[in-house]
Amino acid sequence: MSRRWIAHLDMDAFYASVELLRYPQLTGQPVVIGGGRRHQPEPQPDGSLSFSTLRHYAGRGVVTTATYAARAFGVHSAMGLMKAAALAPDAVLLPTDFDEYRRYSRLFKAAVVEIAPVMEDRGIDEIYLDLTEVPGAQDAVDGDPLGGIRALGQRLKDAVHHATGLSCSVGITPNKLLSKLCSDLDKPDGLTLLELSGIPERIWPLPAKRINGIGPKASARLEALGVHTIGELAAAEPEWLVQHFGANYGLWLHEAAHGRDDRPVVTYREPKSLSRETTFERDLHPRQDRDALGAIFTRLCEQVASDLERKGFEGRSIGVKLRYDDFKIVTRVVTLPAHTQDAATIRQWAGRCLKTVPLDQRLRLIGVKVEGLRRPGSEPVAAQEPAAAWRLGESLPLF
DNA sequence: TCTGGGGTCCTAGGACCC
DNA sequence: TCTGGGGTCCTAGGACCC
Repeated sequence: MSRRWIAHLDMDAFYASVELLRYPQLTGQPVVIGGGRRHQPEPQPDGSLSFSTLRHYAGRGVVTTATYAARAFGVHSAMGLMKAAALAPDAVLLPTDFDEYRRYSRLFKAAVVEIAPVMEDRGIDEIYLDLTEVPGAQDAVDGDPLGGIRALGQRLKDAVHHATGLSCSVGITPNKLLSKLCSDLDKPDGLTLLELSGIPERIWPLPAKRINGIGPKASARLEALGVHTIGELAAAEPEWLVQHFGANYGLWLHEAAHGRDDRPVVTYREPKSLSRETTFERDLHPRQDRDALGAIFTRLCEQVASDLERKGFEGRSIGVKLRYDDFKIVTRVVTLPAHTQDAATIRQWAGRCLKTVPLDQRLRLIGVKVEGLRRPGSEPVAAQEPAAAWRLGESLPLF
């Protein structure tokens, strides 16, 4: 009988680290990734490169990633670049280059699946792995029952470094929830192993918000209730949590605090929606800036349509999203009688959605979304000829 | 000079059906 | 004058994640 071992592997300061491979002269310096293309390094007559710094940044960008040297100034992901500039004016600012990060993402994932083929993609820079059946995972080494799994974790890290030149942090535990927590415990370049018996010592002292799924809102409510650490959350009565957070979330909080999680590693998921949105350089008024807004709106529809075609989907619901200058968000969605992939159709229905929304306030963002995706040609059972549907369903409800 | 862009999942109410 | 218990689909908003 084999013990379940799940790894969470998280690349260290991923975007920034990829940029440092390209510009090794920046190693050790505070570097921030974010903003638009305007901050491309410029070649100088003497052959060197001139980098932008945060000092003169003006705009609405946010920090995507910061090097550890920049983090020492208090800069972190999702912080506005203006605020980051106030904290670290001399930090180098580099534009995001998603194509390059995707290339490195493919490289590290390809290296990992050579060793551990059961991989769940959690974005460009992190993955879960089910190591249970990987040869050697269950072996003892020199009398150490965890020797095999520890060696496997090190092999994964070595493979990532060999394939990319980059470091990562790995947590290995019996489930995804704990592994995610553990990959963060020894960053950068960490390898953390935890058995269930280690939960009180290693997990319970951590702040509750470190749990994946406890965000700013839930964390603030817990604080207000006097619950700060995961241990305090674990000590709370489930009934009490249910009272304050609802049956679903309340019970989940209790399970999570005790490190219980039986979610499988899911190797593939069909996408459910596809969207494009953009924040304007300055807030636009629905009437005064009607033409500019219309052009942007049409372009977003065309981009969504081309994304659908390129990825091989069509969708049945068309939605819009507006963010007003006061950051309030409204959404509208309408479901069509048939699936579509067509830019003009998307534009038409998105336009109708837009007409049902208050337009007397300046806008900061607009977005277009398509939901209810399917692969073209895959007729749902209900739309097929009745006899065929009956055969497929064997016997439909008797009503 | 606050606060990007792309997603998932949950809740809750109403329409509609049997 | 009013009476039920499902089920599904649709829509809007919100929390959360990377």
